Amino acid sequence: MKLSTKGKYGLYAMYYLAQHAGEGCQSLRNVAEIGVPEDYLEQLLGTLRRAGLVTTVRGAQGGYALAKAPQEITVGDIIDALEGPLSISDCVGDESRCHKAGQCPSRRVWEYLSRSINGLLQSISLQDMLNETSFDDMERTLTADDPT
Amino acid sequence: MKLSTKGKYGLYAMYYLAQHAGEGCQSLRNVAEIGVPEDYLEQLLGTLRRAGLVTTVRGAQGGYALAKAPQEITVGDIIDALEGPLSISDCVGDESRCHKAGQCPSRRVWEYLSRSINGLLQSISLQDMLNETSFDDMERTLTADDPT
DNA sequence: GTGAATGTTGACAAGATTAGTCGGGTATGA
DNA sequence: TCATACCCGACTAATCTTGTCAACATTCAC
Repeated sequence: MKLSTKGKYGLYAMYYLAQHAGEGCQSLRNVAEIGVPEDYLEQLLGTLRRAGLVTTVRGAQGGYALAKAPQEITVGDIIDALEGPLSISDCVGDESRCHKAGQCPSRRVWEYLSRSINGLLQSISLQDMLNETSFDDMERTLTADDPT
Repeated sequence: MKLSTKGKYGLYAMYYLAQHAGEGCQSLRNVAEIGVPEDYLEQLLGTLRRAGLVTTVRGAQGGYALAKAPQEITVGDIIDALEGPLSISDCVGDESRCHKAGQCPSRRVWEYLSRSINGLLQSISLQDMLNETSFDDMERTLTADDPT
């Protein structure tokens, strides 16, 4: 169970744009400084544009910029756009795939996990990543739940 | 971001064994009633055996059984065994892969997510799946956090 | 002891997915 | 009009998934 590089690179790119928000748009070449092949990054940014997360300006001096404020874009938005919606198991969200949907306890596990993980992803915004202290807060709530 | 069928089938199989705990061991053919090809299931049960989650008896009247009580086996144990440890990004857990480990905010996101998801997976035991009411409790804590 | 039932192991392979690469567009500013 | 950029679809090598298969080892019933 792992994330592909799409989600990872996409978050790097969006964080880069968040850091340079207010400086006008950034060319693909600039964004690629994060260490991602330009040709590949172009695909990812295209997907993010179609998902409404970045805006683009074509032509000379063109480039990419965040479509919304950093606090309005979450890690979940980015992962969703690039990797498709989190789908632990096909049967979640598509009842027809499960012949005994009502009684299947595994299904309830998948549903619970999907909702929990989506909630986690949606709870972290780009702004949180810019504010380092947000992480310390998250760590505290996490370790408070789990006394080990 | 999805689970492969290994984790899904593995959980089905372990749940089947939990339901039949106390009835002696179950042959591969019996377990395959959950709807998984026998030859493939055999591989998965072999992996679960090497992970110490099931015990086997060879020969005629042999079969598979849980190695521990249902409350001592978690969904996380099963997923870990079959899909390898949750690895959101390579750089989590292997500092050498990240050239700027200390300052990377994405890394902090991955670490936070990994720990949270692992905690979730470890919090659900096979016994919880047998007790239907456990799910209602989980739903309550989940919806309490998220008022939508 | 023999044979049937059952678990064990490793090799193999078709298909899907990932992670890019490439080549040609199209829009814009100087 | 030309250089700079973004846009888009096709292509590919490598890897992973999802099995299938064949040969073998162990045990029980007779």
